[in-house]
Amino acid sequence: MRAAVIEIGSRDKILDAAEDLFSRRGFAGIGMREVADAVGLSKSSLFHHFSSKAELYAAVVGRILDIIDQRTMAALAIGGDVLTRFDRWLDTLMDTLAEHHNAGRLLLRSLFEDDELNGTSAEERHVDETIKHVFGAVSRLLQEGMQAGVLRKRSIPHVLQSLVGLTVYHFASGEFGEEMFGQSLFTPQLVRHRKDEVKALLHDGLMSGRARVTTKRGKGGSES
Amino acid sequence: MRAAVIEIGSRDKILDAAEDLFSRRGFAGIGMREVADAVGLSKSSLFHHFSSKAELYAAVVGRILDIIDQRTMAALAIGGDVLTRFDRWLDTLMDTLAEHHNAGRLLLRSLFEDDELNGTSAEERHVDETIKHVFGAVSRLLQEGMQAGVLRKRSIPHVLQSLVGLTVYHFASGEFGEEMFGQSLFTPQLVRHRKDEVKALLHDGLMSGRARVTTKRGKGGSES
DNA sequence: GTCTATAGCTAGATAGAC
DNA sequence: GTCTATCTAGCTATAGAC
Repeated sequence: MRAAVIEIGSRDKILDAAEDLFSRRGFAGIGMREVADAVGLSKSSLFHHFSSKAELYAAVVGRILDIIDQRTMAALAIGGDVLTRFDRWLDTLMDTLAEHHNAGRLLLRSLFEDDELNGTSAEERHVDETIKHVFGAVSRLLQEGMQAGVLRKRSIPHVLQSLVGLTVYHFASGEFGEEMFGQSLFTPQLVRHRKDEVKALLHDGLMSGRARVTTKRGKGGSES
Repeated sequence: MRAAVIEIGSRDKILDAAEDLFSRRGFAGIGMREVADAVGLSKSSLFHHFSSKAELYAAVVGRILDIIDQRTMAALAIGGDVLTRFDRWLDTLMDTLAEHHNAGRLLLRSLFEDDELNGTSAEERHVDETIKHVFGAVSRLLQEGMQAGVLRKRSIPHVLQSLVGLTVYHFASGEFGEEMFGQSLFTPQLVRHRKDEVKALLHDGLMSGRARVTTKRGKGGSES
């Protein structure tokens, strides 16, 4: 313990400002000048800390992915049965998305905007690896649950897609979502409600009749 | 019936090219020059058909929203009980997203990128109105189902968010999704499988135990 | 580590010939 | 309806002083 005053380095200030801006208008939508103005530095100073705009963007995305990764692993490491760990992970993920208002949009962008950043720099490879690390851990949890018989046997990739769609998209939906709910997406009540709705949907689905036990499926293979 | 040859006007050719490009890299990520090159026209000719880049973008998004809107209304108008209409609409929506490879990404962008296009032009207002029209129709269907007791009583906005997340996000997930599934997102088998998975999840959820009938909920209000 | 100055390029949009 | 030429303004990135 040293001084109580927290000194935030320029690098972190740049990352903070860039995160806000990139999350709103994406990589191509933001110029280094806007970032510089937001931090209160000159454009050139940014290039002293990050060798290119792409590296700055990758650093921004990497930073929030590291948080997701670390909190995912922590949530899964505590233990408990599969359902306990699954629900705990969902809560943790959505709490993280709620705490970091830019996280949802940045994640969604990095998932569905391939062309923006297919780079080969260390920072960009780190982004790819971290995403795969998180998805790998959740995949193993789902597989364990299906083998143990507590989760219905479904396609793991499809469930992963559904989980992203249910959680990340919601917190990324911005003004559109806020208009639908009539309030900020990040109020404690709405966050709590979203967590409940997602878990309820994943647990029991939408249909109320209990007669429905199996769903008729297309003749599509069990593959894909 | 006149000639069998289909004459595609310049306007449509521009829209086609712009759709491909905008869906991949977004509004800010594409320049009018790239669009012009793709169509085989000069940049200036584009401005003869669309008075600005923003108007071109709005026209692109509006065109696919019109398709979604028209097919949604058609699917709901056929009739049948609530569950039949709901499943038919889900099938129709996902078939449309599968047929128009750019639709998912464009829709997702127009939903979560507020800052790109908050304009006041006629084209942009049309986009907003069409989105609301579709969501309104689905909302009424959900409400009817909940009142009739065939759907669990859930927050309509939350269900709408979940439906977008489960359907649109999947078809927008691009290279990331394709890497996860090991194939194009648009193969007939994978499309059929996605439709089945989404409907199965919405019907019954993920948990296999039938003991679970009600889910414990947070103490959050029934509002939001 | 921050600055000014600037290179080199591309952006969206307009003017006006044909 | 398409073109060339051009305007102004922006961009990423670098050079080099302090």
